[in-house]
Amino acid sequence: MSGSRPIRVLNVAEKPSVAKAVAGILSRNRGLRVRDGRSRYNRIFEFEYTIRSQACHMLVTSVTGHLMELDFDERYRKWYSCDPSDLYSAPVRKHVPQDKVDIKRCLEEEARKCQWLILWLDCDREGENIAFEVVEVCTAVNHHLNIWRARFSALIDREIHESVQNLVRPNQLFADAVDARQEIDLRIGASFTRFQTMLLKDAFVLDFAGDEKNLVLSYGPCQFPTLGFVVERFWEIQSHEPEEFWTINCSHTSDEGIATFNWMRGHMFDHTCAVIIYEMCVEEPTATVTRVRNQEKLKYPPYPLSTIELQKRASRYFRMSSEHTMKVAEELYQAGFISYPRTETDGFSVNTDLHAIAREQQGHPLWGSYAQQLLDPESGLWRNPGSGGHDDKAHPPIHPTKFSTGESRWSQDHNRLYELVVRHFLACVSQPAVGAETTVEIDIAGELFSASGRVIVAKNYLDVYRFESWGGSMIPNYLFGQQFVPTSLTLDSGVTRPPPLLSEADLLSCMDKAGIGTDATMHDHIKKLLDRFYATKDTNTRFSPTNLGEALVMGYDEMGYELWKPYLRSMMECDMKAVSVGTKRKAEILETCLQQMKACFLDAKSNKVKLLEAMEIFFERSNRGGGVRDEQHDVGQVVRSCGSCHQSDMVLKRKPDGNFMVGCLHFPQCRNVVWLPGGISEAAVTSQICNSCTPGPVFKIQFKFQRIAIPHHYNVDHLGCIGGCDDTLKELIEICGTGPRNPVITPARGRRPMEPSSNAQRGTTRQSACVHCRQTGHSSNDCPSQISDSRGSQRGRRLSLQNRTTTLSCNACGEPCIFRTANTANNRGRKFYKCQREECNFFVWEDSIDNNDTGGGRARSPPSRGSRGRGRGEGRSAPNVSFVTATGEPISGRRCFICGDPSHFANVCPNRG
DNA sequence: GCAAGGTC
Repeated sequence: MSGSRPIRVLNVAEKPSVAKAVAGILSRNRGLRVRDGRSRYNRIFEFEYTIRSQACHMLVTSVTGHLMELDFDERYRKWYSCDPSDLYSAPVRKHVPQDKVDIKRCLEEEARKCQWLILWLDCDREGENIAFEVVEVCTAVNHHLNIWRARFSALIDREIHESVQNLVRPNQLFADAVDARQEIDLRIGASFTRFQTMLLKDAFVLDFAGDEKNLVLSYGPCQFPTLGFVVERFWEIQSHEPEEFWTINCSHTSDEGIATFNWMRGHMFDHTCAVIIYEMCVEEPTATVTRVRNQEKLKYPPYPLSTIELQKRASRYFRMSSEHTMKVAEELYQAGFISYPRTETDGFSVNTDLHAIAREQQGHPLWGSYAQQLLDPESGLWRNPGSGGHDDKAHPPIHPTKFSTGESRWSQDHNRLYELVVRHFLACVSQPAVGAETTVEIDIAGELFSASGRVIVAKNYLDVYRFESWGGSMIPNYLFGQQFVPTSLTLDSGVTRPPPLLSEADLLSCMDKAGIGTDATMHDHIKKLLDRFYATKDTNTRFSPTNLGEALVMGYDEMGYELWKPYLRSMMECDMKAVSVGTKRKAEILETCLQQMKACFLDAKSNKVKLLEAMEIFFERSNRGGGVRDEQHDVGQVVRSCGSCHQSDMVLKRKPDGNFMVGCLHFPQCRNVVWLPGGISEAAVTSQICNSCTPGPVFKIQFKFQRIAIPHHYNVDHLGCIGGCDDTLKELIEICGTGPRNPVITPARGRRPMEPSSNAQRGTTRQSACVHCRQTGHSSNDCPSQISDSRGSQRGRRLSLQNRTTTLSCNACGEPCIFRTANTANNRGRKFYKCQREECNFFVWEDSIDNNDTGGGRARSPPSRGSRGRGRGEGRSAPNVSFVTATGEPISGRRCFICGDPSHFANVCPNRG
């Protein structure tokens, strides 16, 4: 690296702001020239500089993130160009998309005239991959380029000058890891998205989307686990089984005030035990103070602000969506008011001049005086901030970069977010809040109770961080050994509540913990759930799955695949790490991962009936699934596998002339076909499987005939089988023919299509027995034994729910009850009804209901613990009387233990001492 | 019309 003639050095950063900062720092803003490039955002900065005695004419420009995209070869881009399983081996290539061509040309023009190329991309794996994209473009026009990488962790003077004097070579392994990630994401995403969209979109009435034609049912390794979190919590809430618990509360009023003591056992689920203990306390109610503890407690300010924390706090404090937060933060960043908003880093580098950042805020009308106090050494308020231990080696934590009292163009959300960034910064360089906490423990008849109070001694950071509070209350003074009689001692009941729906902050935490997405993309994945109609968000920023979202997760869950769980992404992340440190090769992980995923895809495809069944729970079948629009391109619904060529499926299709047929997908190589009768107006494949035709499964078809086309004694609606067992269908074919094309039933390959194959059960009666219970009168799919024996699976639960919803109404409010399966350790698999109103706690076990009480009547009162096989009443029938708790909720089979009156509990007994 | 990751 020596020589006296200046060399031309092309410097490329990941984004325009970094190019500007690097040029400013290196040139010290002396002799710095700026000119426009071909791309309007990516300007070129020029100045003279010396790198290790080598005079350099520096040109600093930028890209805007990735320069290239990965996609399939043209031949595979159209959705119907191939089977989606081919996408695991279809050739892929990187190309520069149209909107990046200007940047590419600019790099080419400059690279031709340069000797060196220095890459200033972010120092993470994606940055390294972008570096190689830049290298590819530049070396294509100049093979002699000397290629260097600048490593820096923050855009501060010392870092930048040091990094340019200590250039290294780019790291191919980091870039390889990203290449592998891109290819896996593309192949998995495209194959599953095409598969499930083509399978389900036209098979069901999905009218919520407005424009059904453009509906895409996407699958992605990040969006699906995100959906999984939402569905899982929803299911957890649905299967929650409320349990009664009991607790003893004690209070003491004195001249100094009121102290509320909590029972140190917390909640007790055994009523008998609770009553016995309560009785003991009531009989010997004198309390003795056994412990008085005074302690200093500190409440620490938050760590410096990372992107996820910004999103979580903006959601919590202002109810802003993560997507909107990022949009506003991006605008504040572009205008220079805050630092780069996409960062994982939650600790400041020791080189950062934190005092300078605080000094800038001294003039603000709201928090300026706090900033002044903070900077005054006398106050002792300043504290060097802690670190959460995350560092993306590319960006500092989010902090204010320019003072503002609010700009005229700013919306309320701009003001709020800027305020949050500033207050958060000032808070994290402040001393923690200090509190004095007092805890008093008392003993009543051997039972321990405790009360605590807190006084804030010094608010410190809480003075500026108005978003957080530290609640506390005073309690009277107590002395060790002091005795008193409580003012009140009550036995109170309550019920356990399910957890709440996931909030946006919860969802971000789940994703962060499982490594789903990056700081720059997590909000995109959340938004995608809403855009794809997989989930909805209520005004409280809490997420629920839609029917579509729940059905998709349920379908894959029923297949036994955890494609909706975060494990796949975690596994991929481990592989990426292995590639980036050189313990595995890119080709190796690509091969194993894609092989596994292809096997999984093929299995999912062969189990698609599970997806269809899950969808059927929520959606009506549509009559568009038979390939109405485009015979060549529409795959149709599968009826059975082809018994002729054994290579493909037989699918239901509608010909352009309106008549239906079931033909082999391997046409024209295989010409196996079943022509269906004329006069059919609608036909759709159901998930019901014929239990006599073989080889199975043969799915039954729901037909709708034109009234005018069939004799009056035939029903226009007919659930038929094309496997050969369906005599009614045969008769209708005889009567109606198969349309103008085939006036006579023409068997393919010389066999009559409606005949069962040679090894079929010939002569099966039309009313065949259910395979599950051996009874006639219903199909195996409708078998009641299957509905109630659903093994607690999600699908079983929903089926039960659908079939049983209206059979009971709530005793408390009269609303219908829903039928569920318990999933708790003690009652797993046990069925119960719960009031459909979430806020109503009424529930009743199915096995405690009188047999003659289920026909649309009202449910009995909730059973006593005796009927649940636990507690005092075990093996005893509960007396049929009504009791109420202190809040008036009815509970059966109880009697006041003080006076024996069945109309109330002891805690509200008038005879209580 | 598919993914996720950069970024404007």
